[in-house]
Amino acid sequence: MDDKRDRKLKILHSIIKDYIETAEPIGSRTIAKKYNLGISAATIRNEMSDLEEMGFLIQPHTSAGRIPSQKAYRLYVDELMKLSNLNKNVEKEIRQSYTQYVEEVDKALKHTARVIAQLTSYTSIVSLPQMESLNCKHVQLVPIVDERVLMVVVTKENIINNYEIKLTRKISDKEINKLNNILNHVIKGAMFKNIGSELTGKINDLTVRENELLQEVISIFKDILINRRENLVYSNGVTNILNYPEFYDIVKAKGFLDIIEEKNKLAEILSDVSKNALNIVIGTENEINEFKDCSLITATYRLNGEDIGSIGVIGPTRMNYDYVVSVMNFLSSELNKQLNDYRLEENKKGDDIEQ
Amino acid sequence: MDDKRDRKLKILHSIIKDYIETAEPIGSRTIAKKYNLGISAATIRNEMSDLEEMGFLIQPHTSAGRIPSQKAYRLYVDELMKLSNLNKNVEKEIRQSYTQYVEEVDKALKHTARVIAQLTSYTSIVSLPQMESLNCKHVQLVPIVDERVLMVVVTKENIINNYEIKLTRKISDKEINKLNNILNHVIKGAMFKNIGSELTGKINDLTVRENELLQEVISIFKDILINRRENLVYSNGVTNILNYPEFYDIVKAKGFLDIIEEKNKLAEILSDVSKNALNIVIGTENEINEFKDCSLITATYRLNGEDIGSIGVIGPTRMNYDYVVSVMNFLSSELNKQLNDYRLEENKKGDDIEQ
DNA sequence: GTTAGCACTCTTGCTGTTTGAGTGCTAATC
DNA sequence: GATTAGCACTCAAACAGCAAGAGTGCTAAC
Repeated sequence: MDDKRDRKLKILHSIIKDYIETAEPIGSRTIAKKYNLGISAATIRNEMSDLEEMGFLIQPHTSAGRIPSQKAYRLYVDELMKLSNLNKNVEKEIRQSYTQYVEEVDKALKHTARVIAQLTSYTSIVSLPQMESLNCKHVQLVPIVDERVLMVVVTKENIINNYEIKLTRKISDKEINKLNNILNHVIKGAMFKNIGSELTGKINDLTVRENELLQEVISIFKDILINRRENLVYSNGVTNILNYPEFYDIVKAKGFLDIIEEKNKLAEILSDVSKNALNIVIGTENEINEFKDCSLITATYRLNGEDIGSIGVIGPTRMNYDYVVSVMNFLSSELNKQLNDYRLEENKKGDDIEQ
Repeated sequence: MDDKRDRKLKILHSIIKDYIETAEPIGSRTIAKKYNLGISAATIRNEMSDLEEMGFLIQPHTSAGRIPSQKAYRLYVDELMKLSNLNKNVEKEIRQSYTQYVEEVDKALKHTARVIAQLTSYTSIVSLPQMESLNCKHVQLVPIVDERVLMVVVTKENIINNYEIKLTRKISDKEINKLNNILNHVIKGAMFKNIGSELTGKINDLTVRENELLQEVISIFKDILINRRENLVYSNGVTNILNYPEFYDIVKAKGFLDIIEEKNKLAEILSDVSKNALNIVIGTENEINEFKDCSLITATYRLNGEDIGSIGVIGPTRMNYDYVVSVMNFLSSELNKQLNDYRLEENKKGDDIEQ
């Protein structure tokens, strides 16, 4: 009985592989000729008929061959596909390319987006770490003019962000210094999302004026975490999708491109999806309508043992799953290794000094 | 004799207007019916034949109507088109919308890009001010970790930029302070591109170590001006182009989109083109091959009486020139007014304080 | 100089036909 | 009983032929 299932799967496997490559419906005779399965076209025909009944194949019209259904792709990624390693030289090259970006997390991520798009010829998206779940290491306010101040924020992971902010009134250098001291004294090591509560009630010796300023800075902090989520996602290879026949239709292409432009939406998608180390969302499993002919493969990346963002790739449902998954596996592990190794060393250095 | 030329121009004008609207070749009968020129189709036919001979019209094939040539568009923008004001309410709305962005030049520009794309339904591009031709008001180095430093640069126009840089070795707070003092003492008011020469030979009382650091900062300064030109151009409405039939061809669309992604190339185009307050480049007048079916309309913007960047819009050659030029005129003058008025006031404030 | 009229051209859309890839069913074979 | 060869059938895609229609250029009349 298992033999039977086995043969069906073999045929299905062949059809999926062929369709991924050619994007054309495939018929029994072609399979028989192209893939030496040791059975005749007629037999394959019968099996294909079964597979269609079972929901794995779709016939666009009677006289065409068949194409894999979404269910088939699901089965394929869950059970059939065989992952392989990348070319050793490519791996080595990528590994080396990271060295020049590893110091700055955002650059490393941008680079990752570029590499994904280049390797896969699909569209890559990468979410930046969400500040709120990171720990603050250092804050510095830099006066610009009048009430305008640049707030430099460094996380424990040495991610540097800076925000131009505007207070309600002018602030003196002395006040800035005091604020900087207070902030760094109390905030150090706190998670960004807790900064408000960490500060409340702990500061006593402030003038009214100083307290006002502090409150203002705190509220700006919150505002930044909640509202200023712009540029939270990098993408690369956006127009790659136009190379695939399923997007020759200009309306579909525009729909796709427009969503990719909407970084906020992408951020949402990525955070929804990134539960597992590696996640595959096929076709209509995507909540976004414009992605219903696409598949999304994501992987998370970590800093200090915690998942803080995702890298992903979007291509047509007829995607080269084995290869893409291999790529994503390699890249996410490489990214994690590079980021964490570098930061471990940095922290060690830091500890040495503090002692 | 002028009468004759006049009639030809009237006919040409009608054809251009019609084609801009419909994107369809237009025939003599249609013109006679649609535009009351008081002459018969046959006469128009003869005139059209002349116009074609003169290079203003093109006939895709014998049985089709005619379409305007690039030469015709050139004539149109140079002599025929009539500019009009925007709707007063729209103008007012736009004017008000600037108030929330005017403090930060880059936000104001991003906003401008958005408004252009929205008003015109074409693709907008906007170049950021080139630092090298601006004057430095303030530099501040902020220590991050070890040899990593954030360099905050404020221009006379209150444009704030910041760059993460990496020195060859660790720098102490004391050294940073000294550097900050030196830099601000000597650099103040200098043009960025002259900063190197301004500093040379003027500083004497430095230790070897301090001098090394200073040299390093200067060379980084140069590097930033020359090499770190990323993000020098904002674009908006990128996919708008897909709404126009001339870009239904996926290959052309991809070509266009890819160029828009290449911000460096766009920066080059904009700086090549922005000689005049308002510039119109039609079709193959564009140097870029991918833009040969496009027209580019740019305007410069100023700060302190000097042109420091451009705003532009790209659409199909069959572009609604009168409207787009009106929009660009209004927006560039509005942008200039807002930026400069705000900064004048700011500077006045600054002067008051310095006295 | 202008225009009506007409023959001519060429695209577009429609229709029917052919071709071929592919199927499902049946009967013969292993 | 499973497999396969054979055959009739289906249907999209490609092609040819045809009519319609938009547009032209030319000529002759106004």
